[in-house]
Amino acid sequence: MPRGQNAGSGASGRASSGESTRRRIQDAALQLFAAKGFFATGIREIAERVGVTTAALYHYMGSKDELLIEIMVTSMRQLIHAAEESLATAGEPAAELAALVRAHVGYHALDPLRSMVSDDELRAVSGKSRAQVMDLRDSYERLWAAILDRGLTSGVFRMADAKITRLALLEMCNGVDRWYSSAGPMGPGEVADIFADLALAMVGARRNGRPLRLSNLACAPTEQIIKIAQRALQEIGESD
Amino acid sequence: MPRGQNAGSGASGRASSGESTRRRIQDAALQLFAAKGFFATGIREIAERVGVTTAALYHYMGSKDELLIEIMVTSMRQLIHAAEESLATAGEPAAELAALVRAHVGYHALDPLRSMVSDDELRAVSGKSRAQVMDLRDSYERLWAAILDRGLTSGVFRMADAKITRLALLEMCNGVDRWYSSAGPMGPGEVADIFADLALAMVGARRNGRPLRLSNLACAPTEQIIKIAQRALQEIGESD
Amino acid sequence: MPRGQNAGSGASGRASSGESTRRRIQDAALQLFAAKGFFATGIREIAERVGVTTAALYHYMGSKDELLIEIMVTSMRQLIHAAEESLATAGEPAAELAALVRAHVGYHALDPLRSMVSDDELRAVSGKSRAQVMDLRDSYERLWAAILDRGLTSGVFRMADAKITRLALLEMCNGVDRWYSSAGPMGPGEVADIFADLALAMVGARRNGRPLRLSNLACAPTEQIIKIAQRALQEIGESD
Amino acid sequence: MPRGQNAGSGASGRASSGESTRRRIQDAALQLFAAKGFFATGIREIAERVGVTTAALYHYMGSKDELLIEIMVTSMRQLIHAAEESLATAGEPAAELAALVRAHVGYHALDPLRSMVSDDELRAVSGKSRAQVMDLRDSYERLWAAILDRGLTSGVFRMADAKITRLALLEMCNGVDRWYSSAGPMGPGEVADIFADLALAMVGARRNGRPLRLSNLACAPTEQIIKIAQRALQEIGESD
DNA sequence: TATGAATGAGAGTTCATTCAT
DNA sequence: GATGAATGAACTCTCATTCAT
Repeated sequence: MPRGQNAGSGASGRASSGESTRRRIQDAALQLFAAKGFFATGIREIAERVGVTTAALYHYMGSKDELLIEIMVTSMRQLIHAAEESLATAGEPAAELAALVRAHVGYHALDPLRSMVSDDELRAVSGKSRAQVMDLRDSYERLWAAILDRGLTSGVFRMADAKITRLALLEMCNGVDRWYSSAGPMGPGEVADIFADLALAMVGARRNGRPLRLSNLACAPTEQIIKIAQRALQEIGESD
Repeated sequence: MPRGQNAGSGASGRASSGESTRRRIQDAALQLFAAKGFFATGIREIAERVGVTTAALYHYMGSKDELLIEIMVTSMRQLIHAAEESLATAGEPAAELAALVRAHVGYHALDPLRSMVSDDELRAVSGKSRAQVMDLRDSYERLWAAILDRGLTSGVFRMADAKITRLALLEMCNGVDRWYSSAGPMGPGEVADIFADLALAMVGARRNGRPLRLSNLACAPTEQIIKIAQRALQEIGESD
Repeated sequence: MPRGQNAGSGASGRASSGESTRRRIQDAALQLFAAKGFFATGIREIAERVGVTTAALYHYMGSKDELLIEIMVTSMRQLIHAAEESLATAGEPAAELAALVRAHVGYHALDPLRSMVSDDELRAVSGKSRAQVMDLRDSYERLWAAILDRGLTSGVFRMADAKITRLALLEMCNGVDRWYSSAGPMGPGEVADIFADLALAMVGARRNGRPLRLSNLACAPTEQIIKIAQRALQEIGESD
Repeated sequence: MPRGQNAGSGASGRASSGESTRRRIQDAALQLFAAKGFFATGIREIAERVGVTTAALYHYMGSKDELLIEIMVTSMRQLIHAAEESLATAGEPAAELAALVRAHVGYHALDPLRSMVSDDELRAVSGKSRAQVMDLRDSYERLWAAILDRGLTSGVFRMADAKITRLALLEMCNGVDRWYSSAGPMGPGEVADIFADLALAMVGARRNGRPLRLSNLACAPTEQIIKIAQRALQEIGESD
């Protein structure tokens, strides 16, 4: 039962030497951006890690900025994709919230480096790419807001303040990429499930006066959610 | 009932012109580091914002790095100080958790810029200063771990995994500085109280089979907690 | 009566695809060197304009430098060739000067781009190619010096300073490529004739106390001079 | 009777060390741009020649481009200034033409390097600075056009084509900076006077049926014209 | 023929920092 | 205290060119 880290970032095969170099550059950038931050990372380091000259880098990328932008746009698209697929397995607000949290946490645990860059380096992006990324982020957060809303309206959730709860939830779930390690004792699925319960508690989810927990809900098994997150990591950004 | 932002960062009064310049440099650095990140901030920008030459900066600081280190060390000390004072007002695990959360959130909402830098720029620090900051952070997190432990042992808390819950709690509370604005509808105290309830739900705090909420606990009034956080922001780092 | 610009630079017909590619590269280089200067022109631009890769360029040229050298050597040879053919139609100093000026101006107006590069980019050439081009230029200027000399000796010309007049004449005639456009109201022949009269005035050409003008001289008709310049543009540099 | 080259470019005194460095940078740039062209000149060369690091260059200039722009704008202003002062000494078209030619040639001979850069590097300038320089150039050329016009209208000049004659005149006079050397046998004033006669011949200047020469005109003595050009070189661009 | 991949050198520019005045 | 001058190192990026395929 392997739970490979960086599932979406590893070079996936032989392919042409050029394609694999491109992939290795993206991987190196991802790792360095995650470890040191975008501005603290020099293109010389990226080149060094890949084993090429800085000039060669420019066969595969437009600029250092574009390298970052591609990571961020791809990540957001993947995350949204995973969220939508996960949501399709749920039928009511509590299950939907669980689906969203599990997809989010699963994705972040499967590729924490990518998620860290995506979460933390928005300020390094400017111009219209920034707007593009912010649009994607906004539309993603709207998914969360909609579900909290539905849960409130239907009386399943009970929160002091929906907006603050949403922000707290998102920060809590984003935080996973800061501490999760595939070398630790838990797999992405286990963490995702625990977080689903935390989220349900935070929104005061209950049915018939009883607190709702993940185990009470009709929702997809853990493996399916993780598979959805894994597929999202692989399917998007391969070509574009 | 003012709830001034940056309570701890403003120039505090008379003092010599030199002292106020030093303070203004620290403030400018804080704001720029928070807005753009440490590496993306140039000392020219800091100097410009203060209205001095870059050379003059070096009368008031050792180096750009030290400017950051001072922010981080001071912040961690202030946070620990606030936590300890807040904890002194609580008598049992649930109240202690609430105290910790409220102090933490209050502090982050009172000075979000400082908190952002402190939370996000650890990787820009190296050498023995890094160890110093990490030690402070560790000892702070140990406060949280200890309380979760006590709550579990005494049967007040019910968690699937104490470590993961602690990490989730911390990330959730740290996240406040990313979205809180003093211009928004809520004051630091209100947010702190809501977060206390979220935390109690996350740890499954209960007494006599009933979920515990902030209002059920014997603990300090909101204003007192905020005052503790404010005093922490002011008392430490004035001289050092 | 077409007066096609760039008479000497256009692809001239069938030939192998390779030959035409070579020609198109030379043309693109000529245009870009003329428009932006040698150093400001990148081989990427040349390749782009031709529609090949930069690597493919090197099947047709030795180096960027050689591309320039070939333009300059060819141009000088063509100009000298045109001058000699034109001089052969004249019998005495005044007619010779007219012949030289008309050939020079006709050539520059027929292919201003080529002439601009040839006139302005000498400093981009170094090594023994530079010497070669300078030798050609010197021998060309000697033609002018000799005629001025003959005119002075025979009393047809009257100048304050022969050397300065020669330099003034040459710069005036070279300047044509900076402003002439085939889209303007005048053809190369008309401009050439006007310049011949300007030159005769500058050298104080006179016979029997009367200023000599082009219309007073026994010399080739305009069309013949232009044809000579056109042929020079086509005949040389096709293979080399 | 000194006829110092680069009259306007030499460091003029002690002043602060910084000011003299600024001047030396501008001089080095001028010389290199003239010798090798703007694009072929590296800022490392400029720095080397001045004896500072490239970083120090940026205390005194905004960018390499601005270095060029300043040269061009200053030169055009100086030239226009000299032209206007010179024209003020003349009373009728022939004398005006002589004044214009002598000021132009005098200026170009006094500072050939500056003039070369100004004449040849326009294509290296882009953006609104390009428009600014082109405006200055246009207004300068309008001075010439106006005088040719007056001469034609008053019947003093007789030209086949006024526009072509103007272009021929300008190119001839601009050309001076390509060959003039202060080390040669003639001073700026002597060349200027010879060129004035060439120009009068080119426009067919005559009075009472007799060709007009400089010696027939009521106009300023040579030394005065040269002094005007020298002053123009010194007065403008010192501060701005 | 033509290409994609790669390179070494160098481009202009900015960095944090020092120091004599 | 404060400045202007200066630095060495580093920055991102582009250059003309080569070569195996």
